[in-house]
Amino acid sequence: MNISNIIANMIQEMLEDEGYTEIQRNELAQRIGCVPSQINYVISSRFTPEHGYIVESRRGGGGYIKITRATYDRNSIKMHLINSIGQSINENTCRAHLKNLYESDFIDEKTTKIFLSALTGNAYRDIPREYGDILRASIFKQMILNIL
Amino acid sequence: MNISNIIANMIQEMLEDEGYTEIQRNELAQRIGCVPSQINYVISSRFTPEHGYIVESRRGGGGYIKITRATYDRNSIKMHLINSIGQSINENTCRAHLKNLYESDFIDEKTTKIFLSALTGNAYRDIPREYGDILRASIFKQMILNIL
DNA sequence: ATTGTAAAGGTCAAAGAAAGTCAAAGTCAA
DNA sequence: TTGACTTTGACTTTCTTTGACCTTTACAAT
Repeated sequence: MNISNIIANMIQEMLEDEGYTEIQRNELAQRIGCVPSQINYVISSRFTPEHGYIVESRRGGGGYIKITRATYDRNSIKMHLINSIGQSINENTCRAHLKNLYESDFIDEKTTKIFLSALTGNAYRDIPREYGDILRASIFKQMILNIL
Repeated sequence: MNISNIIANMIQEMLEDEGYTEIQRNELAQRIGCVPSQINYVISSRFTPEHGYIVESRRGGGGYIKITRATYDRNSIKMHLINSIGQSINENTCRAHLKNLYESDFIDEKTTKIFLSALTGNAYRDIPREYGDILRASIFKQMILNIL
C-alpha cells in the first residue's frame, strides 16, 4: 500500500463521524512520516469536488485544512453531474463520479457495478481515446437520465 | 511448456482461493524471469472477458493488476452469448439479443432498460461506425459478465 | 497604525515507480 | 513455408514522492 492511500484512508476515517474534519497539515505529515506537500497531493487527487468534497484552508499561525463531504439533494446531483460530464470523460473521472455517488448513498452497490460495467474497462481502450471518451460521456449521461 | 503457459498457470492458481488476485507486474515478471510486458501478453491472450475474467489495473507507485474470475451461476447461456457477440455488434443485433434474453425470462424489464441505455442510442452514432460497434460489443460482454 | 517575524499552508517541477503499447524478431506446427 | 502464437525490449503514459521556494496570516514590538 502506498503512502498516499494510507493518508487517504486516515482522512476518510476522520470524516466518518461528522462528515467533516479539520487537520493541521504539518502535524499530520509528521505523524505519518511524509513531506507536508504530500498531504496536498492526496487532497487534490482524492478529495476534489469531483469526488464530492469541499476543501477550505487557512495559512499562517493557527492555519488548518478543513475537508467536508458535500451532500446535495437528488435532483441537483443529477443536474450537476450531467453538466459536469460534458462532451467527453475519461475513465478515472468517471470512476470518481461513481464512487462519490455511491459514498453519498445516491446509488447502491449493484447500480454502481452496473455503471462501472458499462463505463469502464478495456472496452474503451480498444478504440482511439477521443472516441472512447466521447462515447463514455454520452452513455453515462444517457444512463443517468434513464436509470436514476 | 512455454513461459506464457507457466504464467497463466500461476495466475490460475492464485485465483483458486478467492476468485481474484492482485499482482505486481514487475515483481511477478522478475520472479518468473521474463520481461514485464509478457505478463500483459498473457493477460490479454488468456484472461479476457471471453475467457470469463475481469481485469483492472493502476500505474504508478503502488500500482497493481487485479484479475477477477467472473462466476458463472447461469453459466452456459452467458458464455454462449458472450461468444456469439464476437468482436463487434451493431445496434439491431444487440436489441435482438436483449429481446431474446427478456422473452426467455433471463433478465427482467428494468435490467433490459439498463442494457438498452448503455448499448443503444445516439451515443454510438457520434463516432465512426466501426468503433461504435466494437465498443458496443466490449461493453455488452463486460456487462453480461458483471451484472447477470 | 506600521512593520517585522514566525508559523502555517500552497505551488510546481523533477525524479521515481509502476503499468501499457507496439512492433520486430523468434518459434513451431500444419 | 506460412501463419498463428510467443518473446523481447524500447518507448509511453499514469500516478506518486520529494523538496525547494512562495504566499498568507497572526501577533508582537514599535
